[in-house]
Amino acid sequence: MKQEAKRPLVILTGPTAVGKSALAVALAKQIGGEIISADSMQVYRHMDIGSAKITREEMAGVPHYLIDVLDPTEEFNVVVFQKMAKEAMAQIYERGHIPILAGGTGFYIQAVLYDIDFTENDEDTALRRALEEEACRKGPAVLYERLQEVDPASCEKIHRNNVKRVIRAIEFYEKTGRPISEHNQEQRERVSFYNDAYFVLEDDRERIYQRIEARVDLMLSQGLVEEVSALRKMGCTRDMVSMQGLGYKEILAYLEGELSLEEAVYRIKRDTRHFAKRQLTWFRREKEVIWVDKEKFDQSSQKILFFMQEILREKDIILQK
RNA sequence: AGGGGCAUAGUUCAAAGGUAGAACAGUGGUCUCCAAAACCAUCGAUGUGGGUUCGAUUCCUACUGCCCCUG
Repeated sequence: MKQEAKRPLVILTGPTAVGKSALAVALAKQIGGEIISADSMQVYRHMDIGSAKITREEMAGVPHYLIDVLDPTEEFNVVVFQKMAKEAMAQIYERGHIPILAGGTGFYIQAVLYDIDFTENDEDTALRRALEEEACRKGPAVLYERLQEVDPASCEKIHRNNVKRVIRAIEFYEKTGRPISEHNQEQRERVSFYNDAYFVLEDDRERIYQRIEARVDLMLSQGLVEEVSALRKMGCTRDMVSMQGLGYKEILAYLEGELSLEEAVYRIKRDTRHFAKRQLTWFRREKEVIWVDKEKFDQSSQKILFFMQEILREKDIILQK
């Protein structure tokens, strides 16, 4: 059977606060694209300020998917994201448009781009919760030793302190009878499922950090505390995925009287800087990325857009002129 | 102006007449179902000039800077 041509996919990512959202809208307008948000917090309703969610006006008529589709009490993870993103893409293709995956969560982008297989597990999380509890009670070393018996290869890769990963590896083994190390090895060999252009927007580190600080200050003046306070009244608690977002967990702690506002703000800024750094580390590891350094384009989005379009033509993602 | 105190990493704080520790920041990395999460690694300092001493960053001294008190 003849292999069908790969479908086009534009990815636009980069560290938090570099200016992805605005650029994505501008690009979408020029190439007839529609935007799928690859962001673990903007999916949630009522979480606008802290997630730096794009506004209606900023969308400028460009369709956006995966924004405001879940309640903060609902669970969200890569698998859910992958499913929703694929659905959105199907719709976009049907209309003959180009999907633009825009957002800062590298893991989510990876899941879509390589069409990573997560289906070996059902959605039952009882085992995971039991393991978590066990780790709490008996200490993490016990679980690590158990993993050593069933999947020594994973033990070599996973640090013993990384309880989350150890638990996941055990869970995977228990549910499938195979070591996760084997599964990961297979998945790693995957190549892109699409005819894609993977843009990573970058800027001078110091500049990114300054923008982060300014943005956090802005969030506060826009009413971040009130937003979190309202979420709290809606019944949001810190164990929810949504409340682990930067800005949310700290303000929640402040509202519970555990932190001063000053300390909370300090932590939000610090942890957001750390986050931006980790994002960059992630993208450096991705092989096929196209780095777009704002400094090299004189901070001009016009120049950046021009450059991106050229690449898209080369790759036949948009028509040659 | 007089008296006292303090000067150690980017910051906050340890220690010591012989190898100066930590936390946080910074930097690099891991990641295939909590990823705005979790985890790992790593760079980096005794204010300046004299003196005592085998050896001073530590003791003495002058200078400089900062803080407190008195006027």
